[in-house]
Amino acid sequence: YVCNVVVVLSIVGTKDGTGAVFGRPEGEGDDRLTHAILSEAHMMKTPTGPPHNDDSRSNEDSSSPRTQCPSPFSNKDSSQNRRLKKYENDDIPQEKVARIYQEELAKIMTRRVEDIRREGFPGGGMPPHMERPPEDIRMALEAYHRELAKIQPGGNIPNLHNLPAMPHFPNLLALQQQAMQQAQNQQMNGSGAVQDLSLPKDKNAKMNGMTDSDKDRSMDAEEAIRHAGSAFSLVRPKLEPGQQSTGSSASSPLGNAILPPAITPNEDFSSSAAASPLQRMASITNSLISQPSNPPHHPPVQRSMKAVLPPITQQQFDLFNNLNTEDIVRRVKEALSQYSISQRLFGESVLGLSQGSVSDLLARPKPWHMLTQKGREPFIRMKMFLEDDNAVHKLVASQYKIAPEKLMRTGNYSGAPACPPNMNKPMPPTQKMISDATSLLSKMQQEQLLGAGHLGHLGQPTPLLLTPPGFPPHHAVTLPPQHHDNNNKERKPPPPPQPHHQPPVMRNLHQHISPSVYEMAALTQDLDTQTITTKIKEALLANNIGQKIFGEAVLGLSQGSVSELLSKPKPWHMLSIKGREPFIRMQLWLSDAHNIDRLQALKNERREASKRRRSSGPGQDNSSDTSSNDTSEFYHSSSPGPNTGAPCAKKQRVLFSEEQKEALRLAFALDPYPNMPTIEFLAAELGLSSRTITNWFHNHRMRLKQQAPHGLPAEPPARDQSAAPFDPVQFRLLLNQRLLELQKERMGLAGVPLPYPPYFAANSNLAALIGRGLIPPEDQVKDQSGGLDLSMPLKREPDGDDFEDDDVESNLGSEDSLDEESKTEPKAASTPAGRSSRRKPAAPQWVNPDWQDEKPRNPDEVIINGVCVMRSDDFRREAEETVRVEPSPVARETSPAGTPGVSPAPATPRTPRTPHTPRPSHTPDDVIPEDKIKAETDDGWEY
DNA sequence: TACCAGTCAATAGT
DNA sequence: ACTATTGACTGGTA
Repeated sequence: YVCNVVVVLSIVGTKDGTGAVFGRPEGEGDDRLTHAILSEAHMMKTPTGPPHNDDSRSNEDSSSPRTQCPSPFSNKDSSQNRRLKKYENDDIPQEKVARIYQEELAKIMTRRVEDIRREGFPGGGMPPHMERPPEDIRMALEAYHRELAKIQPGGNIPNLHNLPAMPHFPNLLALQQQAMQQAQNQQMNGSGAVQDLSLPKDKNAKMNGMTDSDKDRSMDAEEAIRHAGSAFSLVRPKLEPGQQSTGSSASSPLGNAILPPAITPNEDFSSSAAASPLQRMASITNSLISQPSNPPHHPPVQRSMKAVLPPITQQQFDLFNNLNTEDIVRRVKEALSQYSISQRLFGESVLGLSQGSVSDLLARPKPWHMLTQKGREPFIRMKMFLEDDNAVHKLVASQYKIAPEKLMRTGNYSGAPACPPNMNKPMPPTQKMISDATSLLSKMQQEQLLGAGHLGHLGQPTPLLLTPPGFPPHHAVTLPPQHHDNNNKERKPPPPPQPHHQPPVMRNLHQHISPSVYEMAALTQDLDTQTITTKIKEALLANNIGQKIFGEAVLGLSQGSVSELLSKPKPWHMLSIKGREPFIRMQLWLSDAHNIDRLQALKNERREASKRRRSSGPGQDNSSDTSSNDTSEFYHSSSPGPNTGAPCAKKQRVLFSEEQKEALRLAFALDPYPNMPTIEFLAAELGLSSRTITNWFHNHRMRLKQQAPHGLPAEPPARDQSAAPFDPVQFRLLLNQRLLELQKERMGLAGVPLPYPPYFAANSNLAALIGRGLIPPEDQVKDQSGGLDLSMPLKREPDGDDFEDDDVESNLGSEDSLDEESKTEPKAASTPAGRSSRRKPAAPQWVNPDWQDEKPRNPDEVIINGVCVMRSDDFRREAEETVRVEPSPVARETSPAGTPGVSPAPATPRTPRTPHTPRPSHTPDDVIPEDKIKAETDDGWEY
């Protein structure tokens, strides 16, 4: 079994490159500036240790308006402030500043190279490569990067390619790398000039500097593993020693364990893919994991960006004198899609073009003969990219912040025959290894884990184990890493009162974390997500393990996310690589013999921790706890700044009233893709912000789509061009109707007359008025919320089969109104009159094995999103009649001014939105299986 | 700029 | 103490 999995493929790591010289003018920089920069670099050092991993990040953030919540206690602040001060240099022209930075950087790099050369690093004992540049240098580099980013977000600086505002500084990094490589690499071939995929991103720089070297340095297999995470650990949030004790840390131990072979329960995983993907995956894994110190660095190539990318040589042009651009593009798209490589990364790294250009190129490749010499370049580069087997790996590596070197080191394994465990490798004996590929995977994970588990204080995993009832412990993989734990720690506690959603740090971490998992996700052809989640659920249930702990320890996700994942797993092919990760982790977890034990242990640990805390007294333990307090602290804290406190306080979620929801649903039915005016209208009408409305629509579309897989509901929020533009009047009418309905239902069901049917009366009244065109909507009474009186909170009935959300859809498509009507009525009929049926009670959706079979439905068969079956005609008619009365503001935009009464909406041409294919390429997302469509037709609604 | 995917995290419900 | 729901975000694409 294992053998199958094992990979024999070896990925050859050498990339060639020309050691281009990136020489930059020694330029004389402005001393003042230089000083400032360097000194800042020093300051960057955090008191506690290495620079925050998120340093650069926060930095970038600083440029954005977000720094509202100055957390008094976050150490970040200080640095941030410092940075801000930096702007003192504003008086200097940006270009100049940029140039200075670059020059300084170049100088440093050059020096570095020279040093290296001088010292010579024949590859003696220590890996010569990657010598960590002195801290100073590293910091200086960081500072440069940072500053450059600030200065030229737009990339107006001549020599530099556009720097994405964020963390990428490919060019600089490339430079940096180049310098090093130059020194180190002896082998280079001048060919591959073009692609330089290795450019790491900002963070990588750090990693390269430290991580890698660290790793290499220690390098004995074990060490490697232990520190393996190094790369990752660096990135990891630093925990204060004290904090660790908090239960969470426990997770780390979970990480390492190796299991017996057998990777997957599903054939897919192993067998089917045996040939390519898996093998490749394994090889990648191998390369990722094992690598001891060899510097195998790929060639020095390194050109980084556009400006830096070396022009294509005549030879190359000659070589490719007639490329099939279409084909190239197709293949490139496949590759990008399969590995989830962003266009931006690809463009900047490989083509030297911006994301937009890449998009354009990939979407509409011109035929070769139509291209100019210059226009052909990108295609040549793409061609070369395609021909370079390592290119993808490098890109992936950089994408996930894996030091490219790691990916590159492959040769080693090549020879290893499959079955026989590559044990010979420098594998870490640490654990009993199973065998080859599998083990490799596990190792990787361990690596990650360990790394993650900062210090693995909890190192020792837990022994005993009960195999979860439902499944056999076969599969040999290791527990998926759980670095997130750390994250959690970080995030929950008090640290950063960053008002934002997620502390940037976390996000970054995420990214750095699981290369192998990503690889697997990218290379795995198919995985039965449903089966996996089912097993997981069984296991958790049987062992009384909560989603929260599982999510944090195993998946690195929050409880809510886990809940969604488990209850509504999307089919594999619908998932992007990122979205697949959790499933891979689950799969790995399932194959971990000690999975449950570990969690159980963790659980106990946490329990005790909290107990301890509690008993220890409210005194100061404070924060550590997973929740609460932040808020309370706030209130109590005498923090003077009223503003300070408020913003940071837990943000309160907007809660829609039943009426508002109903209104939104209705609006959605009328038009799932409302335009701005409509959104604004709704916002005003419902007393919500536009942003909120937008979010709701988006969430609703996505969520509807999610349930689609089960065969019934959800219609694809396909954009229907023919649909009538959103008509406020109609909306109001329908809404009133709907609310009335609800009212009745409620009363009927409950048998409890509402004491005051406020909106009822009010609205119906309104409706009547509006209907008659007596009152311009604007004049209508608006409650505080600003629009229809929807404020009255209705309690929703707990009725069993209630139909929630999506029920409202129906067709209001104007043009086809007639047809629709006929269609709709015959509910079950073949017509896809988009009605959503009441959602089945709560059929465990995750159990629908059918998804895989679903077929994309013909795009043309768009379901019209109408509002129920209501004789739309009648209403429409009414609406039409009243159109003239339309509220001017909204109406103007929404309806063709000239043709008020014309029902069939002369439809404002709506931007056709081509269903775009989700990352995982093969799956067009807006597609819905036919059967589902039909199913939907029926519904109990009647308007 | 508008939209999609994935998530988080506050809430609601058991 | 959990799980489910859901408004809001971040990052990526066309």
